[in-house]
Amino acid sequence: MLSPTLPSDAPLAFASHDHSHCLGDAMARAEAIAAATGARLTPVRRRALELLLETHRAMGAYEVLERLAAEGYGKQPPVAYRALEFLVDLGLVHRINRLNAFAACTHPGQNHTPGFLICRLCHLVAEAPAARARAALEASAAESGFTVEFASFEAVGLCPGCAMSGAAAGEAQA
Amino acid sequence: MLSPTLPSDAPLAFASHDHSHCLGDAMARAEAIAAATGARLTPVRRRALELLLETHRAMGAYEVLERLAAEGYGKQPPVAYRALEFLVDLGLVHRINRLNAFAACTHPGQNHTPGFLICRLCHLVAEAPAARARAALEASAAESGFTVEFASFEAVGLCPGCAMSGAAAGEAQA
DNA sequence: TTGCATAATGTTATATCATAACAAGTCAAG
DNA sequence: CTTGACTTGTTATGATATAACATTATGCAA
Repeated sequence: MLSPTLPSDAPLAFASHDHSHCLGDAMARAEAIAAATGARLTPVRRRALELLLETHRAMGAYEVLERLAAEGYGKQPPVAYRALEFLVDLGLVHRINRLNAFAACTHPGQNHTPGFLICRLCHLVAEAPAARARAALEASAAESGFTVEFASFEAVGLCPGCAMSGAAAGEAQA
Repeated sequence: MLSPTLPSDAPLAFASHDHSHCLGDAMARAEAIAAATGARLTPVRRRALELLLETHRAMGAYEVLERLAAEGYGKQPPVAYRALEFLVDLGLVHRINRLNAFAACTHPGQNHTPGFLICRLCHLVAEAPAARARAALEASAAESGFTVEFASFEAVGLCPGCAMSGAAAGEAQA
């Protein structure tokens, strides 16, 4: 479980935490989810997930591909795109449209509506609960008769760490 | 002004309206905004905006380029990307990340936080007010110390028209 | 009016992101 | 052990986006 000082759905990325635990935990949950749905978490797919879990950043498909290729897997784009698509379908990875990139889900299994908080300085990406934002958007949409089936929430700004050093450094851009 | 039966910030795209008026109105506001900021709404830029205003859909940069090139403007990608960037910077056009495409702003000048409602059948894009959604996301972000500077809200679903015909047609996909 | 500085437009070339189509290997069910 | 579904790999191409530079237009000061 998470640190008792944080709510269970708080964004992990910006908080200090036992990352090896966080990683192992996520892998375990991934295994469980894959098993439950009958999907096969093969070596490439597992490795792609591990790569994304190693950082709390978003990685481009070609960045993932490079790492996979270096470890002996296929060297062509579909190798990465297919693994990522599989993981996204299973809800283990999210696609960050704004970045054309992918980030491991930090709350897999939990039925969540993620909002992504993207730090423009350190490029860390955290997931914040966005259920309220979704409800608000749905209400707004409903007023014009629109039915929301899928919604994405992406914010760019400063994480706590960079806000502090940024203030100190006179707000330099990345 | 808009039809008196709609709130002034209601999504236009899905409502029947006098589109030539809507277009002329938007162009007039664009002129005003450009003049006010000292920015030059040159022929290519103006034409690019008109093209986007002609539909309530999002257009890819290359689609815009094709139209511009056909009218005697430059034939290379930067021509379209630059005009679009200019319009985005002025707040006259929004970029829809999910679609890698651009849509004319239907409420230029108004200081708004737009949420985009993208119909997956007819591809119409409407802007819904998303101030509440933004407030909710900001609150959620603040809990982890993250400062939101820019937020995007994009929803995919069914517009009123397609919801009706879709229901009749047994929910066929686009 | 001329001449300068700035901004806008256009070009070529290249970078980056993504998928179609097909061949070959894997694996569990019958 | 064979069949059928799936997975992995390939080649080739498509789609989106930007860097770098030449040329032309514009606004403004002298």
